[in-house]
Amino acid sequence: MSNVRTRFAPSPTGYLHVGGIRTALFAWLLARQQNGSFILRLEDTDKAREVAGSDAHLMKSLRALGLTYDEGPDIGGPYGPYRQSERLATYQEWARRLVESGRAYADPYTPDEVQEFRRQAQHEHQPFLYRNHRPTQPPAWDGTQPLRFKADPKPYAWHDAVMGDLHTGPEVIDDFVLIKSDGYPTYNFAHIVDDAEMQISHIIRGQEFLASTPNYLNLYEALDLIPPIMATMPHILGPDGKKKLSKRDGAKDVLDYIREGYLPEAMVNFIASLGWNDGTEQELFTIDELIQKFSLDHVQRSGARFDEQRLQWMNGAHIRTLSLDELYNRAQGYWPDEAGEYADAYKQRVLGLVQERLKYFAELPELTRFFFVDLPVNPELIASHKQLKKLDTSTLHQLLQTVRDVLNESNFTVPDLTERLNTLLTTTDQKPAVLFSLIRIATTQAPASPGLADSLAVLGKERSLQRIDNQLCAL
RNA sequence: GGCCCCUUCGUCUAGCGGUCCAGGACUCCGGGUUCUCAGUCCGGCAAUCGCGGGUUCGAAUCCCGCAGGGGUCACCA
Repeated sequence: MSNVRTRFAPSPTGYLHVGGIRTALFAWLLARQQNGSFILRLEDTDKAREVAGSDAHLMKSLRALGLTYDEGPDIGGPYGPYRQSERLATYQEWARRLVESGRAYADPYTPDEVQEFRRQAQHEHQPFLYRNHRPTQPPAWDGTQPLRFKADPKPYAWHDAVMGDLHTGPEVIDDFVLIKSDGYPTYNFAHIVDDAEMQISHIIRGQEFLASTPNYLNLYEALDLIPPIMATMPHILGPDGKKKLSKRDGAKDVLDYIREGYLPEAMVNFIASLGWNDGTEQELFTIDELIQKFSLDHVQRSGARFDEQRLQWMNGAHIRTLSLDELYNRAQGYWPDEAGEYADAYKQRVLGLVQERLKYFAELPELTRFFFVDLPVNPELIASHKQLKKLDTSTLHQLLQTVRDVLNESNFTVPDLTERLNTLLTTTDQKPAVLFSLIRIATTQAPASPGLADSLAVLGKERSLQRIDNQLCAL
């Protein structure tokens, strides 16, 4: 075990989308690579915004992607509890220390009064700074007022593992709230206390916290703490490429992707590739490769747009690397209803035929339904076929009857079928586009299917001939 | 408005002073794979590296301005 300890610290206010999960992923990769620990901490200090059940949903999402944590609310650990609402006494104690050292004071204003200060600042096109209104004789803190940090404004220069060297002037330092009037700590205070108590070595978080980092540095000083390594991730942008990806604008729950049959390793590969690369031309990575090759200093500083098309491609590519057994296991639950009765061996053969064209498992029913159920003859398939529609019915009938007679002699193995189909091409003097299309339509009644000989072999002789007979009757 | 961050093909990106009139991938377009859809293989379109100045023999790469985009300025995280 190294002393690398990273954490993912979401607030339970809803589901996790691709943007949120990436912060978790990078923290997880770093911990795994350095043989460290990855901690899940729930930041549930805002009762108003909390969404019931979202804590469980969050944990489920992490597990679904394989981002297992070593310490967390549901599994405990040496620095628990890992739910901030259960750590109130700790924050009180640290707050008390700041009060005693004169670095925290009770906020005497009403919310309306503070709001008025803010409006005034906005009116003057100035940034709002509470410390401009810092009371000279604040009342004793009795817990009913917000407790504010007494900041020590000064310039800061610090290093960010992703963004590089950063610096700001004293004008950004302010007296922010440590403890709210309801007794809960703010994020600004709680995360610093917890990261210290939990021995966190690297803070990996989104860009929205960049502006408040100098304030955190000021608080670290007041608490006599050494700040962890900071790594600021750029935002993932929505499809429009402007705003950061957000639930409001329809960002999908990562669990929805899993439900649609995206592979966890493909999701992880894709999410990692938004803003990270290993400096080579490699695009596809296994989880182990990501753990091995990940590095914060190869993380992009600019935002990346979420492109679902690329995700589909990547998922398909991962699907194609799976062994048939493995693929079969993963595809459980995605079969069309009609497949229920069929034997594993049959379904596995079907799966083998569609493996190279699957993009995600939810496509399985439309791709394979005809292997399990006899679809009604669809005249549209011939009527809309560019070659077949030119032929008259009796020609088609005659052609298909010939096919039926020949296939009746076949043992329906792929080599034998291939051989006979090829011979039919010459004996009927038809182009593949005509002959094979006709057979394919007759035997599948589907607009698309895997290769003809393969499909026929899997369907079997009896069923194939029966379907040809059905087509003959309909002609 | 103040402060901060960002800026290479439509998109994800490689690039860290010369090997780049910029490479890969997705998408798109053509062709092969004796039918379809997909996959796969081959080929193609596509960024004068946001703009303008410098530094240098030489800049996508360093410096300075400018512009555009984003973030932040909550008793939300």
